[in-house]
Amino acid sequence: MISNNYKLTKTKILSGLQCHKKLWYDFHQQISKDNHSIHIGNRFGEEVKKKYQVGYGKFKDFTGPFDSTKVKDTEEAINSDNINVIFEGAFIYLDTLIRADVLIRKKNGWELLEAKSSTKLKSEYIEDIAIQSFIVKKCGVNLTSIKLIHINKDFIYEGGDNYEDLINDTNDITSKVILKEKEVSSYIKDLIPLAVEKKSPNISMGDHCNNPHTCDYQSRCKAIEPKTNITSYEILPWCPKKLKKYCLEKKIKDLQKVPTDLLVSQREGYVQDYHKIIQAAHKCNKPWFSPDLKNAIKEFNFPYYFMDFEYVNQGVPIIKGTQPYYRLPFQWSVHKWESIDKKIKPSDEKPFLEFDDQDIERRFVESLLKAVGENGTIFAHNAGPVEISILKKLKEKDNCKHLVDKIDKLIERTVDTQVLVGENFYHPKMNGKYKLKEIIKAIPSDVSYEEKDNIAGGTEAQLAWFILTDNKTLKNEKELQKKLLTDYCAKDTLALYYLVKHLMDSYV
DNA sequence: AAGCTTCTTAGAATTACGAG
DNA sequence: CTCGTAATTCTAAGAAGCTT
Repeated sequence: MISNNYKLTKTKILSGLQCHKKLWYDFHQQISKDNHSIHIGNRFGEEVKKKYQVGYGKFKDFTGPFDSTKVKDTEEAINSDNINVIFEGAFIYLDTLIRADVLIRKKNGWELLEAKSSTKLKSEYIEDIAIQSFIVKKCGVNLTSIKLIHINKDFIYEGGDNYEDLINDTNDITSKVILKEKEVSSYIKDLIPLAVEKKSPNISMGDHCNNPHTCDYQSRCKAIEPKTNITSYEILPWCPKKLKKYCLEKKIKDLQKVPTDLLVSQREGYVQDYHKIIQAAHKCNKPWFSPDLKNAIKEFNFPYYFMDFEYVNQGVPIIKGTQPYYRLPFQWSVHKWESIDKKIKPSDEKPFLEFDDQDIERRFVESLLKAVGENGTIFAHNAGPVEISILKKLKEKDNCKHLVDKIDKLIERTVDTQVLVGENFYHPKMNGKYKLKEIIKAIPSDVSYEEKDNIAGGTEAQLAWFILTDNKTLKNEKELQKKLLTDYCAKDTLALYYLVKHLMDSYV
């Protein structure tokens, strides 16, 4: 018996398993944000489809928005005697719709394959796939095996659209999934009532907000959280689990109520006892400067350069010689501060912004080297994991080998301002965060990240790259995205200037 | 989505020690 | 000397939190 009506989907069930309130919002006031992982997934999905379109016989592709004919057509394909592969087949059971990425006909039944654009099996996938297999089976399909398809991290793109080795489809998870299938019907029974529930469930924020997926409704939940004047111990960066446990047991929320001698966490890039310093700064509501800051500043040499990269994790690499999730730099911005009495200005070299030139990495470094000249301190925020590690990877590239010495010199001149701040500065307005966007809120500047319709962070810069390398994107949209990227990256380097200037001014 | 780095934790390996 | 148990130390894998 086939039904064409449904209330739930697999995605909605997963929402509900994470948080009932999230699902309630999905039902009643849904927002769906575009993000770069969706683009990675889509591009990987394309390659998966290409792979199974050859060598298996006839296939049917039901890709596209759901409509009621798809359930019937899927069933026909299953019952046919000549269709061997089905993409995006639709199945409904217990008011729940699922779409199966790939179904392959086997001797006595079908194999279900689910494509994920990660590089390995993750525990949450089992639940995800169990929902599908449960429903597919209940629709009368004999599923004989279940596999996960994921990205092979070691794949190197050699050009010519050859992605054969990108796809890893050797991960058989049949038995793991079967164990979970039993629970699916109770998930559905629990979650369906939320579709007609008038009021949103009363659930306060917590770890579930970002686990396993970042929830897009957090601003709504935050708005109705009870307001307090106290600063929670939870703002402490790298707050140790032990401390969390202790505070939970003692019912402590206020950072000031945490015994100071328990704040013992140490971390590279942060001053000794930085948790104690944070606590003290919030207690007296005053910024903290280390006594060593003066010496640190003495090490800097004019001209100062402020440097920022944007990179993209491609997922499916499109540049020859690159790997999945390899950090492909596609933009830099540099501001130059000649000397203390001069004004800050953009680098003489035009900022770099390219997307899919096969020689993008060489062009990126060559122009960057010109922009930062030979002398002077280069500042970059969180430079270690981003700018410096990207430059180190570039050194290994054939088309950049001739620049190795110059890249090394650049790296030597680079100062990580996140470490500089971590070791020397804290302001209560930073609220326990050391990212540039938080620090800038605490110091005088005319940089604001709060403007509407802007690129607000690195993930959105990555999204822009995907939009710009998508051949379906219209020209106007491309121009807009380029402008947004240019503004965003320059904003970061300018913010960097205000940060360094503030640290210097505090000692004049 | 990944990388990076530390912190946590489960399990293995080692040690200690009394009993047979 | 071996065995069983318990306590301790070591190690490796995973999680957490921060970045793009």
